[in-house]
Amino acid sequence: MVDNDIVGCNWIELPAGKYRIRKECHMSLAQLEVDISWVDLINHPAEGEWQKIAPLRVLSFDIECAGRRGVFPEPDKDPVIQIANMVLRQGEKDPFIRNVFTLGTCASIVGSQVLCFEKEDALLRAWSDFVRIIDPDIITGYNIQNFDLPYLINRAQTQKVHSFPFLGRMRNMRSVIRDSSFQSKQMGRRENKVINTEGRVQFDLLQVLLRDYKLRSYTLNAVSYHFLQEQKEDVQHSIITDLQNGSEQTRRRLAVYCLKDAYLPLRLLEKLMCVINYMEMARVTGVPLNYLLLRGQQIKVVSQLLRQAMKQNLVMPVVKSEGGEDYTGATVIEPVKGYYDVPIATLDFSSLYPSIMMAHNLCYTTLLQSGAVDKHGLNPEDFIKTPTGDCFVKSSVRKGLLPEILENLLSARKRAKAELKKETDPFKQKVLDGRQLALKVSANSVYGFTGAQVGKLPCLEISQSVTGFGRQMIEKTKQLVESKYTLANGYKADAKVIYGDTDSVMCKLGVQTVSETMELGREAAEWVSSHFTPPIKLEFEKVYFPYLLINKKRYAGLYFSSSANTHDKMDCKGIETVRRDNCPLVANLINTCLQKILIDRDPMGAVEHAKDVISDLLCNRIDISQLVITKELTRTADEYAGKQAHVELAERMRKRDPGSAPNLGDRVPYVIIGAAKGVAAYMKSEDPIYVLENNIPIDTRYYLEQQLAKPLLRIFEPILGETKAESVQGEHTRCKTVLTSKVGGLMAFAKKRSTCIGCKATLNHDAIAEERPCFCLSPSPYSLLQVSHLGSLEEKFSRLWTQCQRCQGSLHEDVLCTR
DNA sequence: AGCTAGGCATAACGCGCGCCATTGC
DNA sequence: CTGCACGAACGAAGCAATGGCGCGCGTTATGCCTAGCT
Repeated sequence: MVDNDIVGCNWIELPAGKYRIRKECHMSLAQLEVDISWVDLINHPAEGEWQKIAPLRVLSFDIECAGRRGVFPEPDKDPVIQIANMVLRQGEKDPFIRNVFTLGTCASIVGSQVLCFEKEDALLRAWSDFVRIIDPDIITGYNIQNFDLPYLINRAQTQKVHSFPFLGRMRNMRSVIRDSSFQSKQMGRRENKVINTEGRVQFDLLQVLLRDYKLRSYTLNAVSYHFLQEQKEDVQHSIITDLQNGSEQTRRRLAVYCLKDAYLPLRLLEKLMCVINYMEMARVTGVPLNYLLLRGQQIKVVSQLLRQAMKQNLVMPVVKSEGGEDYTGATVIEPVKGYYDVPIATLDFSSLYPSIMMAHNLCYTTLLQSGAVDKHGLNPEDFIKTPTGDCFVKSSVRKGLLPEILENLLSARKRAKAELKKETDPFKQKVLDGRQLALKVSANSVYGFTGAQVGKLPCLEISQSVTGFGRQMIEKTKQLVESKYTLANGYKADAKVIYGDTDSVMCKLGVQTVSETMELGREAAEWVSSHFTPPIKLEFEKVYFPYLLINKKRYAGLYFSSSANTHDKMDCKGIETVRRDNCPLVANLINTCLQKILIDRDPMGAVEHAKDVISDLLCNRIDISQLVITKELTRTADEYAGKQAHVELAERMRKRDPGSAPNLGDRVPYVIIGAAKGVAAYMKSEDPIYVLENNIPIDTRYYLEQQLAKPLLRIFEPILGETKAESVQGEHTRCKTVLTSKVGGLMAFAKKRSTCIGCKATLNHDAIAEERPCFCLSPSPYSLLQVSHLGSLEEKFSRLWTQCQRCQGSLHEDVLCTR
């Protein structure tokens, strides 16, 4: 063992020789044996070319049970009717799926199967046999990890199907259910069930979506609508028994329903290119595929660090991690708020933190401990001092591991980008794009890893120095731009940095057209870059025109990048349109208003539209789905310090029905219902379904005053001016008082309000006797009177609608019309 | 005896603080 | 070899910032009672 003289406190060099792995490591390696074979296949293709591996077999399955969701039926009762259905995809036949899985594989639907047995134990036996026979590489479905698989294993246990829980590829390795809890700042706390299926990667689509996409709702229905613009039909568990006990036809219908639930995850997997992107990530970071769904960011960096350390014959030290105080992060330049009707250039440091670490050779192995300078008699030109006062040797003395990792990642990213440019096949383009994105993410999380104080190898000297350099650089950039681009230096106007966050500055350069701004922006970026150590580089990225700057981390603007003539998109950051904790009504309204203001340049039109929407709201013409607010349940009820609407509702729902209540980590949807004045908001939250079923009135005043008013004011004020914006508010208020008094008057007479199914307008009871109580085109408003039958009618309607949907051919399954 | 002002209690309101969810980079 | 009890270890990217909301606290408004004055 050689003491590492200059640097790297705990890093030791390993003399050549063979080493035995400690027993416990060996154990875990044995468990990972099959995963490692995956790594070999996926992670180490020959340089620069795609490796051909065997076609992947992907199994998607879903079960339906008549029991209440999540509640296991009593074991001694007659078997619940279950259908386990699966869709298997493999082979190379169907062009529809041809392009799904790359890396030399393609797949297609070759068979689908619905298992339907009289006896539950026979069903379970057949299912597990089926899995073993078709031998899938990847098992997918929706929430299979926490519901379907555990449910099946538990049922098998109850039904004494002893051959069942061997779902992996290792003989005699029993699949068991383990509870695990995963906590990270990124994802919050999640409680999961883990079932070992050695050699088969469980690729639960729900988990993928939770990690990669920020959605308002994660039900399969919402997700498939979001990505495929296609609804799935829900089968009420209450009617499953009837369908199963009915005729051939009804059973077939049930089977088709269920089959679709197995298809959807597959189609989503394909559309979102999950497998490809995850394989790219696994390749780049060198971790098994299933780690990407089961573990956090740290393991990826550790894996890369170990790879790099191995090359230099180093082993990684074990350090005790203890929580310390937070360190200072990045600077956000104080925004000069307002509406800018001139082009605003945005200059960005590309990969700021990775490039800082590379430029200054920041690494565990280059950090100089206090006193090391004297001890080793280093010359001042051998090391640098960071803004936080820490010292690191230059790469001429020793090159750090982290810069090397980052260099690999970024150069690989550059290669991927170059290949992307050469590639003509749009599908391969997407693959390469996924690859370069994965590399970027990996590069960024290296910095985060050094700052993770509850981690494997925290090193605040590095992370603090990185953010310190970053702070200096953004200040310097601002200063440079504002000092060069002035009237005095012969430019058209004094440039002004109006905003900046971490690695970007927004500059008002004073030129009037987008193309001039682009030109000047490019020049400025190049000039500023020359003041910094390579590979640090400031890049011109885009022009915003016009630009609405509301606050720190909150702005909107038209985004010009590819062309100076047409905008690429409307970019909204931090505003209600992109936030998930308000209702869609607010998001849509703000979005439309912004479009009218920024694209159509019609602020008064925006105001008119806002007024229309508000009057719709107050007249109850807004669909309830537009008023649903969702918030995540991030901890258990007793861990919350204060009272909150979604937490209180979750508790109330638990008392009502423990099976359907939201769990830890779920997003709780709710609406605010009417109540006496002065009642706190957390008392007024209610489950939207419950509201619909019981026809409970919505608190429209709350939605106007607490949801719409402030965001609207925020976007209108900078454009219309304070007084004008307030006058808009004034008109709204007048409008509101008139209308609410009307509604209030009605409510004094009737506690339950009737609403027209067609137009959702509130109906006066006297008016129902008239010929046309409301102004919609609904043919039979009198059906209102049969409120008690409404539920069954709606059910019939939804069934009919489903049939129609089928006849339209919007489903890929064969048409099932019982006419 | 009736009216009024003052004092006290309570409701109402505004404000600052901390918690929480969420986003930006 | 299996089952059980016990203990150790495992493992979790970062900070900056906004805005909504509950809650406590202080101030103000209101209402009621009573004493004093006419």
